[in-house]
Amino acid sequence: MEMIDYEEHLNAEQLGVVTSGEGPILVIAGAGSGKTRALTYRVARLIESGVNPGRILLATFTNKAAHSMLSRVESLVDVDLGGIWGGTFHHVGNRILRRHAPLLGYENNYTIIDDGDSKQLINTSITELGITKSERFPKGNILGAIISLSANTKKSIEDVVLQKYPYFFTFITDILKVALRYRIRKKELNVMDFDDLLCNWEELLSNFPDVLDLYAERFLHILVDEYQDTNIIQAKILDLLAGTHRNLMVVGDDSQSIYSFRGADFTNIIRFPEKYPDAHIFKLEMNYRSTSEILHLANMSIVNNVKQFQKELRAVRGEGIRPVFVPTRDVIQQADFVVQRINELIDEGILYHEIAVLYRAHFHSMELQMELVRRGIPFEIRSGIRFFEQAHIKDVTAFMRLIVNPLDELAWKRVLMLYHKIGQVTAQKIWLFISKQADPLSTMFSEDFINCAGRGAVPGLTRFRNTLKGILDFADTAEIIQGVLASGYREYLQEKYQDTSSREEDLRQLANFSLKFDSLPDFLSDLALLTNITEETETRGLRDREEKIVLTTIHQAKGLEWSVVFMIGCSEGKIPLARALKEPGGEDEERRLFYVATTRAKDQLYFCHTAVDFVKGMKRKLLNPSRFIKELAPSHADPDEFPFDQWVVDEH
DNA sequence: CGCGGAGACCTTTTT
DNA sequence: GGTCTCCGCG
Repeated sequence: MEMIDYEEHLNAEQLGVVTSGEGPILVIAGAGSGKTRALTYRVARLIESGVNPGRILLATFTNKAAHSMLSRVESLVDVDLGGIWGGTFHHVGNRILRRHAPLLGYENNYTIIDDGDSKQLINTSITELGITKSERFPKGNILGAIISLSANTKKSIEDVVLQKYPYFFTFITDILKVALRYRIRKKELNVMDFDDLLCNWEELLSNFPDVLDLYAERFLHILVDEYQDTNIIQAKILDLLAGTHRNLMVVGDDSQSIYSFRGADFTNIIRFPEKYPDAHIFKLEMNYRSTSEILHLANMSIVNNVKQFQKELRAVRGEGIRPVFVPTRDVIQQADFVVQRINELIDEGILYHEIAVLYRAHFHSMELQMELVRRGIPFEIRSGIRFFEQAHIKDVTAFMRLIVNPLDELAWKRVLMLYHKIGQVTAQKIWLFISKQADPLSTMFSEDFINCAGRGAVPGLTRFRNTLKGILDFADTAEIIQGVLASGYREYLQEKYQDTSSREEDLRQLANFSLKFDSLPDFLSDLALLTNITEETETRGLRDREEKIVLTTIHQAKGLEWSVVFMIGCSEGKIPLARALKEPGGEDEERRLFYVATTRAKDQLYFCHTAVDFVKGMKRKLLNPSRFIKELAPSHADPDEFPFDQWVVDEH
C-alpha cells in the first residue's frame, strides 16, 4: 500500500485530528473547516495502519455522505472497503436488527414503514379502540409526532404532550392507550417504524449482553459525523458500543444543530468532554470555504445565540464581495430577481451547478420553480415529496412487501384496494381471511380465497391472483415490477393519473436501482430509508453531473457548498418560521438554520425578502424583513457598518 | 358498499 | 398542490 502524504492534503489542525492515537476524540469544528475531510482521512489512516475495514463503524447523517466519504477513502488507500460498516444510524441499526429481531419479539423479515403507514396504523388504532371522534381528539399525524418525539427523547408521552401540546392533555388516557396499541400492532404486523430502528437497537444492546459484546468487539473504531444532530438514543448506542475500547471519535458543530424537532440534542456534543474526560479535543476554527465578508456576517449573526461553544471562524480565503440584501415586493418579483441574476452570473461564466437557492420550507419555492421552468433554467429540487413516498412506488413495492412479510397487513390492504370494487371494508374482510391462514400466499389459489369477501370482490380478487401468480416465481425485483405493470397496473396508472409516462419512468428507475441489491428484503429496507434515488446515483457518477442549479431546503443543504447562494424568503414568518417560534428554543434553532444557510456560500450570497405575502386567495399580508437581517443592521448604525449591501430592484 | 365529485383546509424542517 | 371529508348515485 502506498502511504498517503498527509501534509500535502491537510493543514496542521486537521493533521492533529487524523494522527492522534487511540481513545475518545472530540472535534468541534466550524462550518467549512474541513471536518469531514479530517474524518475521511482518519478512516484512511486507520486502514493504512493495519485496522481491518470490517472493524470500523462510520455513522453519518445521510447515506450519501457515507458513500462519498468511503469512495474517497477507497481512492486514497486503494483497499476494498466492502467490509466496512458505514451509513446512517438507521441503516446500521437495521443491519443489526435483521440478525437479532426475534429476541425482541419480531421476525427477521420485518418491514420498515414510513410516516404515512405509521399514521394510518395509528388512525386505525384509534378507531379500533372506539375512541370518540366527535371531540377534538388529536389526529394520527399529531399522535405520530408525539409518539415519535417521546421515543427519540426518552421522555414519557405525558411529558411530551404537556410540553408541546398542552391543550391535548385532557385526552391523555386515550393518547396513552393509542400509543400502547400502536406498539402492539407493529409487532403483530411485523413492521418497524424509523424510530424503532433506533429504539429497538438500543434495547437490544442494553438487554442482551451477548449481543452487545458481539458488536462492541466487532467495532474497534467508531467514527461519527454531524454529532450535534444525534439524539439521546444514538448517543447511548455509541456509549454502549464504545464502552470497552473507547475508540470513539465524534465530529460536529453545535452552531449547526438544526434537528431538535426530531429529538436531536446538542448537549450531547457539549457534554462529551464530561462523559469522556480523557478525550482529545480539537477545535477547527479556520474556514476554507467562504470569503471573509460572508464569514463576518455569519459570525455576527450566530453570536446572538447565547448557549454555545465560543468560537469565531477565521477566513483563510481573501476578501470578496459583501453579501447582498434584496428587498422585493412579493414572491413574483423575488422569482424575477433570482432568475435575472442567475442569467447574469451565467453570462459572467459561472456554471449552473455552482448556484443554489435555499429556503426554509418547500412551499416557499413554488413561484420560483414556475419561473425557472418558464425561463428555461435547468434545476434540480432536493426537497418535496420523497421518491419512495409517491403513490405508484408504494403500490408496486407493496406487492414485494407482502411476498417478503405475509403478516404485513398494510401492504395487503394497499394492494387489494387497487382493484375495482375493493375498498376499505372489503379489504378488511379479505385481510381477516388471509390473516387466519397458515400460509397466506399459497391459499391465494384456493376457491375459498376468491369468495372470501362476497360476490362483488370476485373479479378483483381473480385479477389480483393472476398478478400474484405472475410475480411469485420471481425473486428479481425488476421482473416483479414488470409483472405488476404488465398485469393491469399500467392501465390503472393511465386511468388514474395524467402523468403516466413519468410515473412509469420512475418505476423503470426503481427497477434499475434494484439491480444493486442481492435480495428483496435488502432492497425494501434500503428503499424505505432512502430519500431519493437520483441523489444516490449522482454520488457514483459525478463525472457526468448535469449542469443545473439546486433548489433545496436549508436542512438538506447541510454539509454542502456552492459558489453562489440565494436565500429566498428572508422575511419574518418565513425565517424564523412563525410556527417554529412557538417551540421552546425556537428562535435559537431558527438562527442556527440561518447560520447554516449563510455558511453554504463560498463567494456570493443574496438574501431575498418579500414585503407582501399572499394568504388564501385575495388576502394580503405585509411582512417585515427577517429579524436575522435586522439584528445585523441596527437602525442607529451607519449603513457602511452593515455586513451587507442593499440591492435596489428595478421596477418594470 | 364503492366511488367519484365537490369543497374545505392546511402546508416546517427528516431518517 | 395535496389530502381529507362529505354526499349522493349506482
